[in-house]
Amino acid sequence: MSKPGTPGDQAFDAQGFARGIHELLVLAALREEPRHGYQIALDVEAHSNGVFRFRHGTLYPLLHRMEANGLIQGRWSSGAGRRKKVYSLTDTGRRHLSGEADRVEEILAGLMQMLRRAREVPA
Amino acid sequence: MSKPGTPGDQAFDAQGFARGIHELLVLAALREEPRHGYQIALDVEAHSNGVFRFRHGTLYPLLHRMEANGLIQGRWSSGAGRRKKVYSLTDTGRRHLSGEADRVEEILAGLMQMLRRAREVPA
DNA sequence: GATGATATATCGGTAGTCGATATAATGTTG
DNA sequence: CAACATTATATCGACTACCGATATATCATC
Repeated sequence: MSKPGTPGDQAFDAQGFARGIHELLVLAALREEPRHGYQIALDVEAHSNGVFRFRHGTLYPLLHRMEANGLIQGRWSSGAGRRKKVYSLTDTGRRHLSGEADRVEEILAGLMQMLRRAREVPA
Repeated sequence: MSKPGTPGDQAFDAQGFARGIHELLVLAALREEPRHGYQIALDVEAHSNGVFRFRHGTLYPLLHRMEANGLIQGRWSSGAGRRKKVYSLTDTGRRHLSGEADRVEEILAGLMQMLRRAREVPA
C-alpha cells in the first residue's frame, strides 16, 4: 500500500463525496434524538448558518435510500395531526457516522493542504 | 443578508462542489508553471499523497471544459515526439482560483463544524 | 517485436441533485 | 369561514458529469 496508485486506497471519490456529506448531515442531525425529515432540514440549516441546505427533492429520496440501506429507521408518528415520519439512527448508522467522519476528515485535510498550495504566491 | 435562509447566499451546492474541487486541483497545479494533462494528474496525486486522483475519463473532458470556459489555455507543444497539450492559467483562471479558494474554505469550515458535531458524544 | 510507460481522446452507463409539482393537514388573519 | 402561509411528505424528469472501457500513437527497453 506504500506504492502510490495502488487501488483499494480510500481516495477521493467525487461522486461519493457529495453523497457522503449529505448522509453525514442527516446522521449528525439524528445523533442526539430522533427527528422527522422536515426537522432535519431545519436543523441542518440552522447549525450551519445556512451553508448547508436540503432541497425537498434531495432530502426525501435520500432518507428513503438511507432507510433502505439500514442506516436509519423511520416510524410514522401514530398520533393524530400532520403525519410525520420520525427517523432514528440504527446501530449500523451510528457506526457509519463515526467511520465516515474519519474518512471525511482525511479528505478535508487533503483539501486544506490543497488550499494552502493554491494560495502560495508564485515567485 | 443577516436573515438566515435568505436565498442568494452562496450555500453548499453538492453538484458544484465536487466539480469545483476538481477545477481547483487543476488550477492549483498550474499555479506555478504550465503543465500538460498527464503531468497535472501526476502532480495532483503526488501532492495529496494519493488522496486525489484524476481518472483519464474525468481529467481530459474537464480540461476541455475549463479551456472552453476560459480558465485555462492550451497549446500543443510544437516540438517533435509525443504530442502534449500544455495548459497555462489565464487571468480569469487566476482570479477564479483565489475566489473559489475562499468559497471552498467557507464550506470546509462548515464541514469541520459538522464533524465536531458528529463526534459529540450523546448524553 | 513485445511489453509497458507516456500522452491524449471519446463514449455510454450510471447515479444523484434539483426544480417543479402534487397532496394534505394545520395555523393565522381579517 | 374564506384565504393564505406553514408544516410535512412524496415523486418525476431534466440535467450534469464522473468513471470505466476502449482507442490511438510515440518512445524506451529488453
